[in-house]
Amino acid sequence: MPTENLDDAAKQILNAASRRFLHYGYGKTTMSEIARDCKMSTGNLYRYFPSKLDIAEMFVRVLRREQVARLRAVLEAPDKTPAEKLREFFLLKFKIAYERFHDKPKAYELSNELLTARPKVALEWENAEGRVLAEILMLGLADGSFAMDNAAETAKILQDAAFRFTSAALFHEGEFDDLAKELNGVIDLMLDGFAWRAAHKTATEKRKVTEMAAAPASSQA
Amino acid sequence: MPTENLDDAAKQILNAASRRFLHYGYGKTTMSEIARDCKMSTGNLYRYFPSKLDIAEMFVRVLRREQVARLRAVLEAPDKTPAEKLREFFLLKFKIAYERFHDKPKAYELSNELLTARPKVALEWENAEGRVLAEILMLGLADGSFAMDNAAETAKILQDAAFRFTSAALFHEGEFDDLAKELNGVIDLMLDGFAWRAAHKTATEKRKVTEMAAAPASSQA
DNA sequence: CGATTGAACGTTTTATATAATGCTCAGGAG
DNA sequence: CTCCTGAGCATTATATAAAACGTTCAATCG
Repeated sequence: MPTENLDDAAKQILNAASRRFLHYGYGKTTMSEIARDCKMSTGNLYRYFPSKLDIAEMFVRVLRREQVARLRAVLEAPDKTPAEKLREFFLLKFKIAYERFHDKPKAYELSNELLTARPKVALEWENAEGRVLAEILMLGLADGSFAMDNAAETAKILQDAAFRFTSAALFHEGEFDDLAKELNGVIDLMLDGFAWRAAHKTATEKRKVTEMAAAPASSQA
Repeated sequence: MPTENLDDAAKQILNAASRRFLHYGYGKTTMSEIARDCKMSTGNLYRYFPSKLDIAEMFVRVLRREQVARLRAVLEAPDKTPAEKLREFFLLKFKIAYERFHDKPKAYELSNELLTARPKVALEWENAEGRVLAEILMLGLADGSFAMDNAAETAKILQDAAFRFTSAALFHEGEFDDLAKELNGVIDLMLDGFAWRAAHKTATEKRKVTEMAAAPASSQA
């Protein structure tokens, strides 16, 4: 979708830039190189993109939109329980992040650079994933296997809990299989938590009401 | 403990270095400055510490040992349920990390530098915290409020789930209260998960056996 | 006259020279 | 003989100069 309402020239620029970004990285590709690849002047690039960083932004928007589409495919898969979808959602997200980090270091580096320069993009993307996750949660609400007060808030909490496996902060430590095993452990606990809430729906709701203010409270009797 | 079997001279060096590390940062304090503060030669410093980095290591070992002691105090508090202790453990850990990041930027920066140069120290520290956490879990096992196969492994999983709130990777985003609220949400889910396992102990054990291999599996019927 | 260019501008990055630092060890002090 | 010193070495960090870069816009093209 982000590329769809783009001029042909803009698409050409984006393609040329993407190739160089992937091969040489953001810092090592210059505007004149991109212009030369497109057989136009540097000045003309600025008729289609306000700046080099905006080209990079469009580049990662395309990447990330593909990722969200793959995650949405998990949501829409038939013949799977919400619990299975939840697990696959996080395992896929982990796999995507892990593989990009290890196989496409330049793309990973570019994403990081952009996300520090344009934090809003990171937020938008997290929210897009959160919406897919919330839809999975609502499937569980519908069939009674999950229970919660607010799907969107709960999705955020699950994203927090899986943060370590999606943030790339420590992909250097640990092999894929070891990390995946730990992630499965986290998901097991999530699912058991939902199972409990589904079995004690009214009790959970009562607790929530008593809490109200954000003050810490124990959820154990 | 780490300072206890140290020479007096070593303690003096550590003190002088600590003061300068906190005020000027690791990079901006020199061995000659430390030596001058201690009224000795630079060469003599090397009789007590193999290198500058080892002084820094001892410095953060002291810091971190204090932290683990505070966390252990939570474990040993009387008149608190295991669930309450679990919550307080993570809220305290979060608070310590958050405040150090915001109030003592030099100490935070030094910790980071050391932990990238000496990853083993980071691991040791995580394990020390994990042992405290595992003891809390075993309290819950003892009184029947928790259930799990292996306290040490489960502690690791909980550490993973709370990673976002203790890693300092994104303390710039979000206020303390907002993050604390999200952390409470994660802890709520953990506790509900334990509640479920405590109520369905045998079922959980059976599932574990069927899984065996680390392959993804749903924990929902 | 709108679309495009590429030289020119201020800034950032890189290359180079210079200073400072971490660490060692031959030698002096006690 | 043991303990300590501080000048000296190799390395790292800082300061400075040069090149390259992103971006703009008056001039040019179609």
